[in-house]
Amino acid sequence: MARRPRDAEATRLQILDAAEALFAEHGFGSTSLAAIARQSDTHKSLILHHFGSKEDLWQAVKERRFDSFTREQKDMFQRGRVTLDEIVQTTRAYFRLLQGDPVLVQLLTRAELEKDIGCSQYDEVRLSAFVERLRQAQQAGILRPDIPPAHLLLIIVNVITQWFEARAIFSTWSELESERLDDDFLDSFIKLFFQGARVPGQAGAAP
Amino acid sequence: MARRPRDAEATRLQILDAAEALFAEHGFGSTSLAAIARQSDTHKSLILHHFGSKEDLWQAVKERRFDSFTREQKDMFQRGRVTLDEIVQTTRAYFRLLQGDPVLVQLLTRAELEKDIGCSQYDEVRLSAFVERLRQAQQAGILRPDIPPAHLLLIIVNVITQWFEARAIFSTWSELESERLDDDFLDSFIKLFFQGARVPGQAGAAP
DNA sequence: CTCTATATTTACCGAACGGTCAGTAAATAT
DNA sequence: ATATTTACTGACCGTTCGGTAAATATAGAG
Repeated sequence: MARRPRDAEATRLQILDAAEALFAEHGFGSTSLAAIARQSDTHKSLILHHFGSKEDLWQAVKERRFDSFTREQKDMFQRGRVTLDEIVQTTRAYFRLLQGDPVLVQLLTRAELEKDIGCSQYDEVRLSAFVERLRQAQQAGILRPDIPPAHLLLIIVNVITQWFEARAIFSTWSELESERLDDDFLDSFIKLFFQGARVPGQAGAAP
Repeated sequence: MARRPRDAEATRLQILDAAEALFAEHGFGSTSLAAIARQSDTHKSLILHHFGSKEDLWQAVKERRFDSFTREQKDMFQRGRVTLDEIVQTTRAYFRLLQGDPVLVQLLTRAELEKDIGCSQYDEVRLSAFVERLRQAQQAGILRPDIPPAHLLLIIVNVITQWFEARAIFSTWSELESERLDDDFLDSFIKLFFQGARVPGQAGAAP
């Protein structure tokens, strides 16, 4: 059998790519080293040579992805001035980011389920810039000041994250038939987030 | 060694309970029949005798839990009149339900990750009653009519679900230090959902 | 009391698991 | 030219995997 070209970096990448796809799709426990070797067109021993153990490989997969995710998001969250419109645009950008990267969503979910502590540090780093901008928007009188900015952030992030986590499930609902499934929901959420669900001036005690 | 009492139903229950806990905590692939036998104080062969296969056991675990979850929720969503306050109460009740049942949240998440189609049918059944009440609230002029009721529902459910899915992660944030972590967030969300994030009468084009 | 159905137990299976290891070959340093 | 390092290979290890078959015990029906 023809030998692999001797290129450690390329091999590591092939393995990481294959492992990421399989771990995201089937989960850690349901993914075997043999399957990763097959998909990456390498060898089981090569995986262990480069990454030490299956557990360490999983860690490496998460780190690579969350690193780049964190970087992208810090950039995204720091762009623009502090105006209502810019905040809407940032929300849209976050939506687009997850929309275009289903594997990332799966990986995030699996990391959450494992209560991966390292993951929580990433989260604080990547989101703190947005929290800060929301706080500034409150000080500028653009957003209501009586909700902690971290809560505002979490409402945005939670709605969007859960939308893509569970999309496969409610995309079959008859209620939601639409060719703009994602976009319609995003528009609804933005409308609601900034303007609220109540009919203005309507009777009824403020909840 | 003392023999088990010959009680099929009790044995099935013991196995289901143990399997539910382990599957929720570690996932399907990372849970072995041996571990389930150990935790349920039965035998591996008993599991296969009563449930056929590991896959079938996982299915049985999900069905049992989602069945009762669906029933509870249909009740919850049909109670009360159609008023703003009742809708707030229902939202709070849903929050309390997930708050009191971390295993359920984990199980739901894992079912989502597997794109379990059966799970989506449960979802449509359990949530349709709430969608209907939201629609009535719109017709009664209580909620704004220009957002599809299914979207309103999904915003509520997504925020709450994701809050408990990822709680372990952002509960460590310095931003959120609080002894009423859950309750504070719920209050913020309800405020925002019904009143919006914008300062009323503020300049800036509606998004 | 006996028979029967089946819950429970033990023993066992082949396959697949994660991981080790000795050996080969290519690049790099000396 | 030679020594050292290291990417790579394939054979191999002990364990655990999900699942099967047969033996055993027991509750309930006749």
